[in-house]
Amino acid sequence: MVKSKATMRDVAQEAKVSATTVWMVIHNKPGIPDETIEKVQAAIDKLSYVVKAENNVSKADSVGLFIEQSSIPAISDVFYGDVIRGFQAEAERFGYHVLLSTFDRRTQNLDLLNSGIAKKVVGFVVANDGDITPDTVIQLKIPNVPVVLIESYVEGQTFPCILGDNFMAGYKIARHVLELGHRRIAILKGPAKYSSLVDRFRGCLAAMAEANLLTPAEWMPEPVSGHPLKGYIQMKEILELSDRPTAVIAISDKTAFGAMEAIREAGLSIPGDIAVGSIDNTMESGYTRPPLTTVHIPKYEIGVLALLITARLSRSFPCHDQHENAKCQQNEPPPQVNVDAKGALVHFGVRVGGKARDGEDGADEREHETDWPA
Amino acid sequence: MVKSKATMRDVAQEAKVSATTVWMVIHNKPGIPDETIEKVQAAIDKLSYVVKAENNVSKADSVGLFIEQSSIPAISDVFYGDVIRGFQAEAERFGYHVLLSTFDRRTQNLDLLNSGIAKKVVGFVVANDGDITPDTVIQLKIPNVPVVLIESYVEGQTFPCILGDNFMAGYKIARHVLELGHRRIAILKGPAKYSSLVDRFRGCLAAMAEANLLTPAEWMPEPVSGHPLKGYIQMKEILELSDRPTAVIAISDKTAFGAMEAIREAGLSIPGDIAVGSIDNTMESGYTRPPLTTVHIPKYEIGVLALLITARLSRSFPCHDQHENAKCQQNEPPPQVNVDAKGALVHFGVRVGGKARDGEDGADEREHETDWPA
DNA sequence: TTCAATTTTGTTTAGTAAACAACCTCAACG
DNA sequence: CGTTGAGGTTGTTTACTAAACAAAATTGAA
Repeated sequence: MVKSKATMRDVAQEAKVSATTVWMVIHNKPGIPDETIEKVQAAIDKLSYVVKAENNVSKADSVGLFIEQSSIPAISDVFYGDVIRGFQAEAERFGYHVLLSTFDRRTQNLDLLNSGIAKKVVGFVVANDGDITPDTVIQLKIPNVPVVLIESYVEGQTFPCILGDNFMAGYKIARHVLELGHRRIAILKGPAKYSSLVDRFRGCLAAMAEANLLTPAEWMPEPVSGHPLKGYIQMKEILELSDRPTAVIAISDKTAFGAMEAIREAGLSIPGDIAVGSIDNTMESGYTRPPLTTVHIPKYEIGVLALLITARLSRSFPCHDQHENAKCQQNEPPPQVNVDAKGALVHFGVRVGGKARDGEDGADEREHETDWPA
Repeated sequence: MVKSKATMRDVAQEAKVSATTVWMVIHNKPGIPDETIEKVQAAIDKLSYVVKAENNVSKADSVGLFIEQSSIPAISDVFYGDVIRGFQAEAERFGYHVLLSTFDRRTQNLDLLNSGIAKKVVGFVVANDGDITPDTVIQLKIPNVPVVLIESYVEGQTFPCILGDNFMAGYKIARHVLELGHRRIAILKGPAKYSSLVDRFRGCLAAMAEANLLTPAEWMPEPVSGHPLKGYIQMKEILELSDRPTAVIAISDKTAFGAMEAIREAGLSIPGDIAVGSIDNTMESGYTRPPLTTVHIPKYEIGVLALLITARLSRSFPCHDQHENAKCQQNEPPPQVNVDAKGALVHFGVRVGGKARDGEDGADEREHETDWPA
């Protein structure tokens, strides 16, 4: 009698264990000695039992990660690429799935995600480029599902958010440029809607003020809106002035790339005529000529923390004590994790990514290894 | 035959369950139906079995929390009191014990803690007052035991640290004072060794710079070292000037209290003659006359995060997936959690604790409820 | 009186039986 | 011809345990 297909119980019988044990082996549950595992594996092979297609994939909890459309391809984007890597790695550690989803302002596709699978989603993370408005974010508020922001905060609102220490980053790069002896320093700001870029700018101002310098307005040109290479335009503006700075601080690596383009185009040398410093320490910044001096923002770690905090705020957060944990997930209206955590930002430290020799804008000591393990 | 004392196995027999089950009932382990629990309880009562004294207390992992001697009584200290509350509450959630320990520079009692119980300690948190030097902190580095700093960071070193968003706090209070119309603003700095106070000061500078103001040096007096009421002394210095400011920003609530004392002593009114603003939003700040306008630092949440991050970095961190978790704790040299997490700071957002009416330094809307649940 | 052997007591590991739930099957019924 | 529902598979979870283990208490011989 040839049974069409072996079942879990057949395997159990063959291996002389219970069906439960077979199930546990298949699902890599702990508490099974290698010996037993081998026995079961052998039985599975012998009966050529095929594990049922993993419909259980959808069993794990998920965290939603929203990225605004404009920043796609975000996965390859220099900044969010690292963030997403960290986020995903940490999610795996927790056994969460990451539902990466782009957000389109026009179609307001938030609802889709919400209604469709929200039951399984234990938290949302919004990687904001500044274009996701407070109103949009507020829409996401679902009872008991925390919403965490990355690299942005909403004034007056009370979302937990994870950010680099942008203020300090701005301070550091300005300080670095000042220590090279520069006094005539321009700053290329970013659009006001990106709170992180505004903070960086303020950090620069603080360092300047500490050195008793007030930068004239024409050395801090406003960014043109909608243009993809803002840094280039802003730098051109500055180069047209009769009174030129000897150094320029770009608010992001991308801005710096544009600015360097403009400087080179004007036939000036970097850093001989105009030195350039910026913030981000993206991969690319190591490959410009000369390598860009840039303050490191720990993007990977931002991703890790974003998940960690989201998990902490979610009701399914694993506590140490199994008992407590069980309680969290079941009876009590669980330790009311607060969706409204008031203005909790999470920052990371900053460091100057490249050690520039005096008057030279070289960048070595760049570190791209992650600080936190996968 | 009267046995002198009932044992767990006797109870098991009486209740017609296994010893394991009795043990689980006693230790509140999950997965036992009420019915069985009652049965066991009845048996325990009947045989008047007494549960062995909880020597298992010391079984749980611990996290060390170091506070510098000078800040004791830290438990009642306005700032660290809240931090410790949050820390302790979160530790409980995780099933950790908190080993609160004061640190005495003279006796270097770190070693005591290290050798004594280090095996059970899964992490150290140092609530730094600025007097714990980098060297001291470096001593704490034990392989695989993470060290996390609270409200301080070590330049050039790579400890993870949890801080309030001091830069932003400074910016906010300065901004607030500026928006009240003040232009002649003094700033009472803190000692340079407290990195958090330095950051607050820089935040103030940024706001001033944005308003195109450079504060003269005599309005930013250095703090006298070693004096318990620095704010009072600094304010006196300013009041002796012929050219007085119309507002003063104190770097901490404590500084503000001293300053207010000095102002009152000079027969001037607050905020009529000189307005006062500060940072911390400690409990006391609500009870001065007039109530102090002060920027909230989420102290409780800092404590919570400090524990959370410490736990995350420790090898005993509970992962979601039981299997992964088991792995973490046993075989593999676990996911090398990085003691050297490079310059990871964790900041919290800030908000102005009191909404001052124009020209008035009243403070309402003060919120002392914790944002995160216990 | 000391120290190794033994027992007693509490704790952990590695399982299982039985209940459960989700899906499938197939026959009976409108 | 579709639908419905009883009964059977199959995978999953709950509630529980035997046996091994460890730590402390006890014994007992040197």
